Amino acid sequence: MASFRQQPPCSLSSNPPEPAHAGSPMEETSQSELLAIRRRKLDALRELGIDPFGASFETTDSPGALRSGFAEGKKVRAAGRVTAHRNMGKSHFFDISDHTGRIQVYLNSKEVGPDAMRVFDLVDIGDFVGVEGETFTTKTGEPSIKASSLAVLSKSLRPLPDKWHGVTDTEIKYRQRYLDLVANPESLEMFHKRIAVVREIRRFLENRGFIEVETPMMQAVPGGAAAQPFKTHHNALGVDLFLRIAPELYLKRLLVGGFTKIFELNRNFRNEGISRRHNPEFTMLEAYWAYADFEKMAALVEEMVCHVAQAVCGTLQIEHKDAEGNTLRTINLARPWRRARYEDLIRGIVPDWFERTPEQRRAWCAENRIDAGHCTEDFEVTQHVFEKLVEEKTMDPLFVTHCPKELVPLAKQNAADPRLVDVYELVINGQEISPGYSELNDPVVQRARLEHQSGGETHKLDEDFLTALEHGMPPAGGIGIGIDRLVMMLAGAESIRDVVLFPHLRPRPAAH
RNA sequence: GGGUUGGUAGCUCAAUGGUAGAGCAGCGCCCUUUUAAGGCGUUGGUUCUGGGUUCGAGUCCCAGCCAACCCA
Repeated sequence: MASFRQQPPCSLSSNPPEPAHAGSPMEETSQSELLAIRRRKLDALRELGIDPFGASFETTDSPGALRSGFAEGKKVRAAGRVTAHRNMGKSHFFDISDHTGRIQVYLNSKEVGPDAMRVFDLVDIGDFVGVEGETFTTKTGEPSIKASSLAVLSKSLRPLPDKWHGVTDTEIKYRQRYLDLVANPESLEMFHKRIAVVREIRRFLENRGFIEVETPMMQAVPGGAAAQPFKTHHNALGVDLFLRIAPELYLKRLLVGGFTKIFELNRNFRNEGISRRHNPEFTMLEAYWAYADFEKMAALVEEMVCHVAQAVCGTLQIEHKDAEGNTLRTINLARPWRRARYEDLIRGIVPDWFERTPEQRRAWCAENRIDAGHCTEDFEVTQHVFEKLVEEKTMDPLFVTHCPKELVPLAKQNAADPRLVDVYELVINGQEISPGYSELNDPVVQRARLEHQSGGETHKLDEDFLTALEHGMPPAGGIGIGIDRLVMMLAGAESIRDVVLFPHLRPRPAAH
């Protein structure tokens, strides 16, 4: 854009002194030269007596609000990043943007005068500016602000990515998310959706009398799930601590302490693989409801997800589209959600599965190209078949009930069938989104299960938790919901990295 | 951890083993209602890194780094 030129040395001759290097040739625009040009403009602004990293600026409206609730002839003040510039000679149009959207600013060199134009000539795409002026609509119908004054609020020393193509390089998208947010509106929209999901979950639970609590993220004994923890160290205490893999055991202590409806919505950490569906830190909702059971929790989750979908997406029919806009799948969240017993779902694949011997089951897997080689126990073979042939193919919500107790060792045993536990596993979008339990509150059974799970390593036993249970925990329903996966489902993201602002990547030495 | 694909200008992308290009951004000029503004001109490269093959490598081979996807 021709107007974003450096101060021409001759035109400034009667004005404040030029920057020492303002007249240097600019025939190069490699990265270093692009940076040098902007630094020269920075110096030139200072020569004009302007602080390029200005002070506070009172605004009346955000760019997005000005545009969506546009009113003609209003005196306004707005600030934002310059994201586009169209120069018509003496008329300049530029957009200022923030997370709320963009608004066009019209600047006429005759009207604002030569001093303001000298400043404006030093403004680049990427700079933060504040404008004051009156709203009007242009010939082409664009809501605009006719600027009467312009303030440089922050000079950008690096060029923004291409405004039309945005950023496609995943390294930049994920490592420099701020550029993704500035350059790719669909990314910004994705995170607005995520923010709305989290907000609506809190609103829903609080409206039903649940209280949000905060429990330790650093734990001496990482419990509540089966996963590898991250290890850290407390210097003053001289003890190793672990980042939590789940808040469960602390939330249950709060049930012991008399809370009846609580939730925690925050990060868990698992020191395991990174993939399309796994980030080492992920956001989890856990909620506990005293005197309830897993059936009540299932109803709660069903209501909650529908509330969130309606509030965030405006519909219960969630469409997932590919890059070309073709619909990949539609997820129907309309209630009531399907419920099915675990064994019935397996029988739906292989009718006589449970009549077969373990060897015959493995043989079936081999014949049907289900790789069960890593499974050591027979129930794991069954579970693998479940994951591959039921879970991954289930798009609409499905509550899987009556799961075998081997799969969920911390849940309460079913009263009618001791092989089963009172839990549900909610599957949507081919992924397990949420488990719900009738929580185990028998301290003797709990101790036996935890001892078995720890494999005799007593340091992995959370004795303090067991002591708490011995003081008495009310029967309760509990749920967990993987928020990242829920957002993926609602927003149609194919990778968890697209719904986590700063996903973990392999650290890379800074390139600059 | 294994396999596949990719890494070229600030960004988005080209380039049979034979002089590394385009659009946008940048820089210079023209233009008083544009919106991917337009017109004319112009700059910009350690082709991810390190080896090798070749008269000659962005391109072929080997190793490494990073990423995406698939598998475990």
